[in-house]
Amino acid sequence: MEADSPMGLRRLLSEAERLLARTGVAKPAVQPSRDPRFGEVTSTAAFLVARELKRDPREVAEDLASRIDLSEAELVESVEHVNGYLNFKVDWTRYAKAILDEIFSEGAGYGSSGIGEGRRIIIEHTSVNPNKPLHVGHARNVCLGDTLSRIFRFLGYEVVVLNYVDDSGAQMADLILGFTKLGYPLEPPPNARFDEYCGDVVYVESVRRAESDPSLAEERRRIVREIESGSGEAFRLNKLVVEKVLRDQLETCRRLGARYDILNLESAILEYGLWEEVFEKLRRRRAVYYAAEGSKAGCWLLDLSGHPILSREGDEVLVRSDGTTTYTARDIAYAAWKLGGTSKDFEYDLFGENPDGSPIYITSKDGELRKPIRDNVERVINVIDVRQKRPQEIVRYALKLLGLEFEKYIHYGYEVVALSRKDAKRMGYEPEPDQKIVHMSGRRGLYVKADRMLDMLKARAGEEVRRRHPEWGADRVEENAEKIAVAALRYSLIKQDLDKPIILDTDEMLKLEGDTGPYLQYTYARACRILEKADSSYSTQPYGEIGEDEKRLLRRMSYLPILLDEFPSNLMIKPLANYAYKLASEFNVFYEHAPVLQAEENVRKFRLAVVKAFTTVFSIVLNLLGVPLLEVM
RNA sequence: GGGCCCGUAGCUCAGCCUGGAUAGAGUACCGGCCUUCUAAGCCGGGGGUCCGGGGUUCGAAUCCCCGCGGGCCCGCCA
Repeated sequence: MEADSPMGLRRLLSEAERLLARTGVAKPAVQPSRDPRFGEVTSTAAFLVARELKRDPREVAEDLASRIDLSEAELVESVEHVNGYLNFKVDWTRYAKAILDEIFSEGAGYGSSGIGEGRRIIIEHTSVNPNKPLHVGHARNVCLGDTLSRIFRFLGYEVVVLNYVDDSGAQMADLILGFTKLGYPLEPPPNARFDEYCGDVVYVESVRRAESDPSLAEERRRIVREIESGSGEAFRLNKLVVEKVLRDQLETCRRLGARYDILNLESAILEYGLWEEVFEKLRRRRAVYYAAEGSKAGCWLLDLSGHPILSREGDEVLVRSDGTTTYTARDIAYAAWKLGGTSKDFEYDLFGENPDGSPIYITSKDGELRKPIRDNVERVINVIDVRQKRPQEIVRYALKLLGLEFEKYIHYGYEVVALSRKDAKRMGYEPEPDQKIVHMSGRRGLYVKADRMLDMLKARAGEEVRRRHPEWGADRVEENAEKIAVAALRYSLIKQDLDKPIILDTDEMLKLEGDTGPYLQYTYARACRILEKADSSYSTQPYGEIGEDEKRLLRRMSYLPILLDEFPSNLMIKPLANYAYKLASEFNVFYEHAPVLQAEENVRKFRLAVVKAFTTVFSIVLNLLGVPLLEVM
């Protein structure tokens, strides 16, 4: 076989398809079997043919099976027909070798088709207002966005990660009010982080006071205007506070394993006049209109009448009667920029560095750096929770009205993270009797901070690490516990369906057993220990009968390339998390039932190859999921 | 009122996009397995009207329609 063609499951699938095609079947309909009893791959072609010819599927299957010529088959050993299904069984000695050889020849690139070479993807995620620390809901956003970015990169895409920082909204004014009028010092209390101090204390208190004190509310409005004006005490103070909070927030993101390329400040969109340019285009295209009368008199509105669904709810205000722009307006300008729909591009300053050494840029009025990213963009993916679905659709429709490639603009929506009754009560909130979940709220200070969650997980993991490795020093314990905590949180936030809210139950999450990130890490560590204790000689040539546990593992490993091939079209992360769990689970069964180091030499060499292939495949998967690898646990 | 989403084991969820053979995990509960590669593991057990009803199909948890229950969105907030 040719060295650069697939050798595992994909080769088997195409071989089965070819065999069927030679019998004259139009649609071979070959798929991996759901049960090994049905062979390795199965075809339902007989059902399709039977429908056409109005015959019994079982007869058709029998007929097809008898006409399949296996004389030139490489992997397929026999074809059986059962109840209309065609089950292909393989020569496992050759198939196992083919799977292992493919893994070893591809190495760390196993599973990547390289389909993204020369293509660029823009991913925006995180985008937390810089007035508070990240809570666990934000962490879901970060982990999803970062995982998308990891997978695309693995497939060869150039990925540009953006983080949108809304540094000029009313939420900033609330915070600044606390510093200027309520007497809060700029320095947080000892041992407190600045973002937590801002979010937990100053912001919450400021919101509460402004609700009951009209003069403070008036001062807050004044601060909003001053921040947007681009000068004055509030503007300067805000700039300072934004940067401090942002640096703390990014520390949390770094802890979670996320990386960024560009931080886009909302104020830059104003400073660069992006909105004015986009507004002018919208006017020329008659996509917006001025309301002379009615409840929206004095406003500029986006005409939604051409949209099948949005039109039912009335047009969208972009410019208020006082001349200020709405959030939607600025979001449209930003989205247009992403798609190359503005003539101006940002300039940047260096803000910091990712753990991999790559730079993080931040937009700046008189920046010295340029980073043109808008050419040759295949897709723009925006990770934003589902509550923004309608606003995002409005933005997308505006892009269409602007004549931009709105099909490329994708809202990657996901459900929120909410508190369980138990956790809400712990935080001093009293749920209604029939209330099952409690939504987090930054304004009320009702949220579980991402760092706090990580710290709890780390403390729990630390207990286990100390118990298992009493000889380890504090540093090593801490380092391991941190990685375990990150694995636990990341995995729990990405393994679940995007369409389902995650109800945070901290007690459950602190159990580091079962379908969890630490289970994956533990499995990897077990495999590493075998390799560490073994001599280095292994062989992909099976010896004797291959056990069912080995077959299951090999089957699963051979499936990764197919799984990743599907990713660019469905953007689903969950199947990969699911895959990781199943692969780990199958390795553990193998581990318990098939001794490696104790086995007779020829068997040992083959099993070592299986273990080595497993660590190769599994480390790829864990890296894609952002689950830190631990060689000892 | 309009739009979107969810409903599968006591609990938390896979499977649904792309229909396929006896519907799977974790957890909880009960019972086994550490002189042999790490027990954060493995093995066994009980536990199901796949929300209900129609339809399409050789075949429906999966696709379509109608209900029921729950969540979210629909501001000159961001």
